[in-house]
Amino acid sequence: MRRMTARPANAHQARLLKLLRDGGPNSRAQLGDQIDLSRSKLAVEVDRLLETGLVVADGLAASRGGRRSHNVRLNPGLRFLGVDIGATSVDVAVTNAELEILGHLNQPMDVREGPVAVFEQVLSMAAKLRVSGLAEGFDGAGIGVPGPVRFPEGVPVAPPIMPGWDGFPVREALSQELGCPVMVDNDVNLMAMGEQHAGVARSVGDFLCVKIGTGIGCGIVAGGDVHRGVTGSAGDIGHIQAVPDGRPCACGNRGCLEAHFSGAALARDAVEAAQQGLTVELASRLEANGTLTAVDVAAAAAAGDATALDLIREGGNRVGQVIAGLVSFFNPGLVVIGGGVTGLGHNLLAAIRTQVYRQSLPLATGNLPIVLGELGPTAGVIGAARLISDHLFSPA
Amino acid sequence: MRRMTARPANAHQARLLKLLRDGGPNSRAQLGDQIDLSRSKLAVEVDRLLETGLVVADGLAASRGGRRSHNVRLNPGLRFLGVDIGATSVDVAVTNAELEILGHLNQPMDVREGPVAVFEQVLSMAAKLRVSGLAEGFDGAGIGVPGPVRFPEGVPVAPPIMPGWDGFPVREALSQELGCPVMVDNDVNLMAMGEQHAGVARSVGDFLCVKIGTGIGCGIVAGGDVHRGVTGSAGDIGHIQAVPDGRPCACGNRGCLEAHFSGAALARDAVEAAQQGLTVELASRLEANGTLTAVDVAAAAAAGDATALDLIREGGNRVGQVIAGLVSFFNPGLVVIGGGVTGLGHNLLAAIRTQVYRQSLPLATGNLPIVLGELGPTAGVIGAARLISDHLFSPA
DNA sequence: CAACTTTCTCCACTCACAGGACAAAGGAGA
DNA sequence: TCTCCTTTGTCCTGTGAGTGGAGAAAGTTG
Repeated sequence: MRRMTARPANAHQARLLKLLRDGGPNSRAQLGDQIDLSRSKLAVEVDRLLETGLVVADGLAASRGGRRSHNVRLNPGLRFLGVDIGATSVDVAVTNAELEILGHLNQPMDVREGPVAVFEQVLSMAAKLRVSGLAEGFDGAGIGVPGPVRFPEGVPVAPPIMPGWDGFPVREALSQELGCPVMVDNDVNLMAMGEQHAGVARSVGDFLCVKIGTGIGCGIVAGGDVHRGVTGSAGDIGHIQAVPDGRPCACGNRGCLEAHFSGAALARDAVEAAQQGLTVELASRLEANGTLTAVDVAAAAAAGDATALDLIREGGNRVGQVIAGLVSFFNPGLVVIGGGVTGLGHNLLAAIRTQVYRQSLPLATGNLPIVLGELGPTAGVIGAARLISDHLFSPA
Repeated sequence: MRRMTARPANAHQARLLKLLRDGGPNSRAQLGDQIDLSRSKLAVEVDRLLETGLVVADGLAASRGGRRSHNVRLNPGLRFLGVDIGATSVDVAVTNAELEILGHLNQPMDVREGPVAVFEQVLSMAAKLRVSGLAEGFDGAGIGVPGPVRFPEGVPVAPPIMPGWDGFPVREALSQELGCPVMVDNDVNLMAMGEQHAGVARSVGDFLCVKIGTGIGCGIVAGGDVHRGVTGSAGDIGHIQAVPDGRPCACGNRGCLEAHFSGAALARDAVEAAQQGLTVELASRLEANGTLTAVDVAAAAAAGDATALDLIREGGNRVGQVIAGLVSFFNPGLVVIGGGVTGLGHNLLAAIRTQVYRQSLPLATGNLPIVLGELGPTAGVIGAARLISDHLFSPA
């Protein structure tokens, strides 16, 4: 199949494409109710979209008491690739133009191996999805990396946990390999966009999305748009001081949030506790696997292990304290907690909520839901697909 | 003089009005260079603006090598009122449509006396400016209050330091009294808008404006627009925890930033130090005036008093620590420090800078100026005038 | 005084868009 | 089955937005 190259010619067409993406197949009449255009003008624009091939006819809809309408929908052959590169694993998914996931792969990987090795793996995963019949090529790809990105160019800048990527032209390189347009963003921002598109943050204009994985980051959505900051490092809350004169952090300071709570810190603390003989539960798991992760801590807590519970609570308190400050500052309408450690579930959430509701002003917390993300590991790839579709569904 | 009631009829006219406001009198030709419109269309819109009276002819400009151009400018008779209500004083100013201050009054006042008493004072100050020949009436007014505001309605909500104002219809009441459109906002947001319009933040799209007066607040500008949060309480950083288990705060928590550093906290600490005999300088001032303010501390520090210097440094460290967190989170392109305590000047700034540059990530601080506000006490009233002019210079 | 520049106005043409008339297609009751 | 009503989609015309060029008006420079 030949790939689509067309782009919307004007703002109306862009609007229509996004309505069809977010609302599925629809008739001209119903589209007219959602857009400020006359029936005649709308028909013209729809016809033009049909000519480009971005949109196709989709049969007759059921009658609503009169003549049946001719539905249109986004070309069902369109394929987006969503890539979410984490610190220790990579997710690759294929979606259709409505951003529904058609296939999804996840593989462990070390981002420190550098862009060349990682891209090799990403491309082979993409190829696997392609030969499985889900796609014959891609119309666009979005990719998230665990560090700051100079957004317009799609280039990582000074990423602490992936030094080899500094300045690597991710967008350009991937675009050449895949032969389609590519957009690059921070993985946390993509998670926020994912939850905004299809998760708990639907229809919320101002929210924070805190991702607790190997590290900690925060996606900021203000007025419906992601706030990236002047150098693309906005949301980098892992190195906010959480404990005065606290633990030394890899960044050179002391007491950083990340040094006290994150997937990595939690695992380290769990091993320590097990070795000190504080917890049989964790000790036996340590003996069995040779190492511990957040998953072990979650399981131990679920089994009633007091030490594991304490670790989670203490961590939640730290994160909650920082989030409380951010809530006072930003006054969001929603806080989403996501990332690898969401397996810690309700215990973590409870600790965070306690801190935020206690420390922030009532006006800011009065009607502030603090919830777990809904999409889990798919948030990132959905956000990636959303990123590229937002780009392609805008006038050229 | 009859007041203007016209508003721009479309986005082009709005754009032109703002160009004339920010750039002063100008010719059609030069306006055409700054706006994406053909000469002919532009001429039509300018003519329509001339008809409304918002814009007037302003004679011939000097030749630029050819025919001399007919300048136009905003009607020089337009008058905006800018009101900045602080915790302990009120500023009222009159500006022209180009937001130049024509007259400015400042009076002490206690905001806790409630809206009725305060408005009486504001109106009498406005009347004083009016009879002095600066204005015969106002075309619009902007007003800042020291607390959260439900922006669309112009109503303060749950303001901690001015409980009597909760729910008072400031916008409606003042609009009735003055007989002109009124917009209401948080005083810190207006300070940010002031510095953005005419101060250090010109041409910066993302910045923070920290106002340290009786309390502490932070104006947030993202993508050129003020971020107010979902309940209008964004930027309320005075109650972020700065010291774990620190001093008790009026809000009920402990260790809030405001409890450790602000105009009020600094004065209290200075009195304490004087009474403990730690500083001759401050003690003699205390004896002379019966009380101490931030101004006394600044003077003592300037005179070389070590205790005063310590107070300033310690306070700057506290604020700096909080700002460091906000910088990591928001990644601004500029941080402006303003408010009553800017008299503390370079000592304060040095302490803040030290903390931010040490604690935030290099990528976020690499090219981040941290400077004092340029406009001093006029920032608020200029911001207020800017607020109402932005409103009136938008299509109705 | 001639040649060149810049500014401003006028006019013709194109395109975007609204809104109404009308045809096509269906439903529901008599 | 027929009639009336509803909904959908198309066609056509009128209006206003906007461009671009021609040319007049007003300067400067040599």
